Amino acid sequence: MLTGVERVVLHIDLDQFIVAVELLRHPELVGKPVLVGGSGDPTERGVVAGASYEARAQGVRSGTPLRTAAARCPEAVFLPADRETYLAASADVMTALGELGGVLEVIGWDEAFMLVDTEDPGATARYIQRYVRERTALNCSIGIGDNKLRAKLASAMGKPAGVFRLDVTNWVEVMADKPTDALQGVGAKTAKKLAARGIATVAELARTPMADLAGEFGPNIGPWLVALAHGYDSSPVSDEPFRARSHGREVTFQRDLREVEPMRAEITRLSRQVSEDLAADDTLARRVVVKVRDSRFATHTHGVTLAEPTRAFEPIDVAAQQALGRFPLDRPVRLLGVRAELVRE
DNA sequence: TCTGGGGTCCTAGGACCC
DNA sequence: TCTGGGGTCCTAGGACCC
Repeated sequence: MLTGVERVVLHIDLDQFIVAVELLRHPELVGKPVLVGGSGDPTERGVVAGASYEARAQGVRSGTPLRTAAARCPEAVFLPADRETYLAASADVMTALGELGGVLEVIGWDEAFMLVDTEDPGATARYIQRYVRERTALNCSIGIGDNKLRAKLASAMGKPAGVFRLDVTNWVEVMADKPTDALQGVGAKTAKKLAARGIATVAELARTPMADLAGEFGPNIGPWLVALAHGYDSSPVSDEPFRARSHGREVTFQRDLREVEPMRAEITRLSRQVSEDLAADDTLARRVVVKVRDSRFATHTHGVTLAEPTRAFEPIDVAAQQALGRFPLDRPVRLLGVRAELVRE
């Protein structure tokens, strides 16, 4: 039978990426509950960045506080997060994907979209999985869709190491009864607001008149939520090189800071790191924003626009100290951050 | 459960301009 | 002398994602 060539969007998503990279150098941990995050000490402040499937079975996932993880999964092996190693592994994966010829859009350490023309999307996906495994020893799941939204939802349904297709033909069957936060773009807050209106499932959201949501969610986001529930997404797969809009550094203290002097010293340290990040990215800051989270977890920001764009440490530190001075600092401080907003273009 | 660190995008409200 | 309306920019906050 002649089927012809069709254009599909693939979403390629590495399986338990951070843990998988760690298992390559700790093969003795394969099959065990492994948790990666923070300094690797579960008594410290921090959250799980990567959880093996064995640990997930115990109710621990990415974002779980390390202390909670240790309580739920006492036999887990805790490892410190090692950003540089994951970045290098990610670069290997994306290089391999780039050799395959589709339009490749990298959207994170461990995921990418690829636009391909193929007679057999399933076979193409299987081929990509084998290629990535041979090149990097890492497994991935692949979603096949008729747009990015559907492809991305599909890859999660293929896990682990599988392929799943989600398009206009099976959208309703697959998605209708799922909770609204199964859609990416709908998080906990939005799901709760929708639930308060009696909208719990994707099907219920899909049949909500767009105008009903414009008041609470805004004239753009309200209608967009309804479109999501239909699986609509017109955003293109783009291989334009990624240009960051900001670079920042932040730190959560193991013990809250109460004195201003150590806060000023931390802001200086963070400003220096940001300045180095700007140099590494060959880019300039136009504005510096300081973030303060207090002991009650209330988070606020203040910013200072620079007199002229720069990547030099001194003016960034001066601006950040000035921004810090605008906070009352009347409670112990849990987190400080410095972020540079970059000159566009 | 006591909540990281890296980001992106959207919105509301005020300033400012014509 | 009690004051319109539209456009745009800036700032802080919020929601979301991995």
